[in-house]
Amino acid sequence: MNDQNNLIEEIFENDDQLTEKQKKIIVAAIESFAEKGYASTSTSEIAKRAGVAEGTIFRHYKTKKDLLYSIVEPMIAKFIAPFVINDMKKVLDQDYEQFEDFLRAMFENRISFIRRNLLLFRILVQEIPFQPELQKMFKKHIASKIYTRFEDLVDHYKAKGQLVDLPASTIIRVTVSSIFGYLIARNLLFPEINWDDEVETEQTIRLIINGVSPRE
Amino acid sequence: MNDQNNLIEEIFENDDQLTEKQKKIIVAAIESFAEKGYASTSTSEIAKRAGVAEGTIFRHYKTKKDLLYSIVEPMIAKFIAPFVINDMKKVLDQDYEQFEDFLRAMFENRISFIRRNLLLFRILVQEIPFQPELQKMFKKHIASKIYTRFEDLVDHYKAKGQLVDLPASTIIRVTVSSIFGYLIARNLLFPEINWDDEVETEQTIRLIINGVSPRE
Amino acid sequence: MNDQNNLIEEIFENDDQLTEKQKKIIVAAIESFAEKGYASTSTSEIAKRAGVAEGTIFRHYKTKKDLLYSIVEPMIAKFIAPFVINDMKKVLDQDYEQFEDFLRAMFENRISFIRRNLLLFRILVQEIPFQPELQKMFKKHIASKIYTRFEDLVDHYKAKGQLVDLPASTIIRVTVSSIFGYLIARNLLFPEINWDDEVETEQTIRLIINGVSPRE
Amino acid sequence: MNDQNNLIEEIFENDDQLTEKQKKIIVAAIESFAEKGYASTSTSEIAKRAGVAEGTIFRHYKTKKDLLYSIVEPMIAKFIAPFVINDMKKVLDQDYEQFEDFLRAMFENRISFIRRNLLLFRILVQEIPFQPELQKMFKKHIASKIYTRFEDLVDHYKAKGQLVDLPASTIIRVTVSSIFGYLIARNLLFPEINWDDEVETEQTIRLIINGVSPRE
DNA sequence: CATGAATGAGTTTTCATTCAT
DNA sequence: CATGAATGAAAACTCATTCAT
Repeated sequence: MNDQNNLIEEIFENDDQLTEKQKKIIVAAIESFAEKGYASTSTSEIAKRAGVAEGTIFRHYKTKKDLLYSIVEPMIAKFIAPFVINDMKKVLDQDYEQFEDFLRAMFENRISFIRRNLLLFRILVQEIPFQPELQKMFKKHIASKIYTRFEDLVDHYKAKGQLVDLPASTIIRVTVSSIFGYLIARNLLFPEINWDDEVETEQTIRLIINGVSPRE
Repeated sequence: MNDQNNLIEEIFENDDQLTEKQKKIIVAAIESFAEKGYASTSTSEIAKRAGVAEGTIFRHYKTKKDLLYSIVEPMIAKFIAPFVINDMKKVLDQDYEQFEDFLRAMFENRISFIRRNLLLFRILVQEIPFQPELQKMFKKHIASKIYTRFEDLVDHYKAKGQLVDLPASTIIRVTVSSIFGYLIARNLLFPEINWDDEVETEQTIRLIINGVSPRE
Repeated sequence: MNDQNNLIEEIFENDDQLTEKQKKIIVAAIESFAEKGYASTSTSEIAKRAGVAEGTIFRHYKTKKDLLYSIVEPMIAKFIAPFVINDMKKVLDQDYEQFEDFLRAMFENRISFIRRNLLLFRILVQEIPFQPELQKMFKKHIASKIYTRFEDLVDHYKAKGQLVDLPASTIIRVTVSSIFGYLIARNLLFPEINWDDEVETEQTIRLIINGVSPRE
Repeated sequence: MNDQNNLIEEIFENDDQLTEKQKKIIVAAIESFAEKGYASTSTSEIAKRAGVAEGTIFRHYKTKKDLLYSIVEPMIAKFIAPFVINDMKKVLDQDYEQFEDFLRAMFENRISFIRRNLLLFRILVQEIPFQPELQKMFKKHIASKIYTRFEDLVDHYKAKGQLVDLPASTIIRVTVSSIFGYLIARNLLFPEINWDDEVETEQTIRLIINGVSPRE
C-alpha cells in the first residue's frame, strides 16, 4: 500500500476522485505494463494483481488502451510542466549565469523525477514505438513546447558566447541523448551494476559541457 | 520482390537453404513486427502478408518466438561482426591515428549499416525491453565483446593524450548515446523531417570530439 | 417531458404511485426496447437515457424482464379493454346494424389506439416471439377473450345474412390480418412513405367488406 | 443428420464449398436463432449444438452478425427467385387466365416454400425489426423487385375486368397480408392447433378473391 | 428512496499451434 | 513440403444484479 502510494502519488496526486480500487488498478497496470509491455499484459492479470474483478477495470476505463493513456498522459504532463512555466527565460537569466549551471539543474531535477517515476518512464519509452496516440502526445508536448523553449535557451547562451557555433538542434540533441543515454543505461539496460549516480552525472555533464563549449 | 530481397539480402545473404516461401515469411514478419510490434502481430497476418498458409510458418519455425529470434539474431551477429575481428587493435593503430578518424569511420560504417537494415533495427530496439532472450544476446555480445574492445580502444587513445581523463565507460556511453540518439531521432522519432545526413553526422561528431578531447 | 408524458399517459394514466424517476425509466425503456429490442438493450443504457442511476431501476423492478412485463402488460390490458366490456353484444345490436359499421368503428378505434402507442405496439410485436410469458398473456387475452367474442359477433352477423358462409375463424383471421397488415406496413415497414390514412383505411375496409359479404 | 440436411438442402443446395462442420454450424445457428432469437443466442451455444469448437465458427464467419446474414440472405434470394424470372408476364398470360388461378398457384408455391423453410422464415420475420441490414435487403428485393411486378400483374388483371377498381397497392397489401396472416397464425402463433391446410388455404383464397373481385 | 462502485459470470472474438490431407 | 480447417485456451469486453453508503 505504501509502495503503491509512492508509485502514483506524484503523478496522480491531485486526482482526488480516484477510488481506492482505481488506485490499485493503476498501480497494478503500471507494474504489469512496465514488466511485460502493454500488449503482453492481459486485463485479467491486472485485475488479479490489483485484487479487483476484471469488470471493475472496464467500469473505470472503457478500453485497455484507455487505461494505458490515462496512465501515461499525466506522466508526460508532469514531466514537461517545469518547461512550460511562462517566465522560464527570466528565471534562467537570474538563476543560471552559466549554461553549465542550467544544465546541472535541469539534469538533476528531471533525472530525479524520472527516477522517482521509473516504471512510468519505462512504459513511456517502451510503448511510444507502438502507440501512434502516444507519439502524437509526445510530439505535441515535447517537440513543440519543450523544443522551442530549448532553442531559445541555446540561442540565449550562444549569444553569451558560452556555446559552440553549431545549430541549436544538434546541441540539444546531443545533450538530451547523453542524458537519456545515461538514464537508459543506468535504469533499463544495466540496472544490476552498482552505479555511483553522483559521480556519473557529474562526469556526464562535464563531457557535455566540454562538447558544447567553444574552444578559445 | 526486389525490395524484399533488399530487405533481407545483407543479413540473410549466405543462408542458402532459405526457400522462396521462407524468405517471404521473413520479409513479412520483419515488416509486421516493425510496424506493430511482435506481440501485436498475429501469425495469420504474417501468413497473409507472405502469401503462404499459416501452417507453413510453423513448418519452418517451431513457435512465433522462434521466428522473432531467427530474424533478430543474424542482425545482431552482422552488426557486431566488425568489432569482433581479431586484429582490430592492430588495424586501428595503422588506420586511425586520431580518435576522431576512428569515430568517423565507425559512425559512417555502422550508421549506414543500420540504415540499410532499418526495420530490423527497429525491431531490435523495440523488442529488447520485452524479450529477456534478446537482452541476454545483447548483453553477451555488446557488453562483453564490444564493450571491452571499446575500453581497450579508449585506453589506447587516452594514452596518446587524445582523450579527456574520464572513465572509459563514461566516454563510451556518451559517445554511443549521441550516435544512437541521432539514429533514433532521425529514423524513429522524426523521420518526416528532411535531414541532411552528411551535415548532421559531421556536426554530431564534432560535438562528441569536442567533448572527449582534453583542453590544454 | 411533454413527449414523454404523451408516451405513457394513456397506458399508465391511473398508475398514481409512479414516481417521477419511475416514469423516466419507463419512457427510456420503451424507447430503447422499441429501437433495438429487449435483448440488445442494456439496463445501463436505459439508466443513462432516463437520467437515473443503474441501481434505481432495480429498486423498482426486480429484474430487467420485470421491467419489460410492467411495460407491456398494461398495454395489452388497455388494448383489449373495449372488447371485454360485458354488454358488448347489446351495444353492438344497437349501434351497428351492419357488420361494415362495426368493422369501421373497430378499425378506427383500435388503430388510433395503436398509433398513439406505437412504440409499445412495436415492442409487443417484436418481443412476442421471444417471450413465452408474453405469448401466454397474448393467447390468454386475445385468444380466449377477444376471439370468442369475435366468434359470437361473426355468428350474429352471419345470422343476419351479412357474412359469407365461411368459418368464423377464417373470416376473423383475414379481417384481422388485413388490419394488422396495414398497420405494420404503414408504421413498421414503410413509415417513410407518405400515407393518406383516411383513404387507405377506407379502401382496406372496402376490400374486407367485399370479401366477407355474400354474393347474391 | 437427415433432418439437418433437409433444413439446409433447399437454401444452401449449391453451396458446394460448405464444409461438413460449416453445415453443422449453419443448422445449429438456424435452430438456435429461431428458438431464442439472434441476440439471445450465444456463439458458444451454437458451437456446442453444432459439436464444433467456438473458434471454428469465427474461422468461417468473421462475426456473429456475419453468420446471421449468411443464413438469411440466401433464404431471401430463393424466396424471391420465382418472381424475378424475366418472362413472368408471358407465363401468366398463358397459364393463368384468371387472377384466382394465379393467386392459387402463388399461394401454394410460396407457402409450401416457407413451410419447408419454416425456421428460416421465423428468423427472417423475427430479426427484421432489429437488423437494419436485413431491412435493406428486404426492401431492396421485396419492395423494388417483387412489388413492381405485382403492380404490373394487378394492372393486367384489372384491365381484364377481374379486379375491383382500387389502387394496386391496396389490393396487393390486403392479399399479401391475408396470406402472411395465415402463415403466421398457422405456424408461429398457434402451431399447436390442428390445421387442415387444404381447407384453410382454399377458404382464405376464396375470401381474398371475393374481396378483390368487382360486383357487377 | 437513490446512488454508483463493484462484481463475476458470460459474451464475442483472437490466436498460436496442430494435424489430416 | 505445403495447406488450411480445426482447435481450445485466453483475450477484451459486457452486463444484469447487488449492496454499502
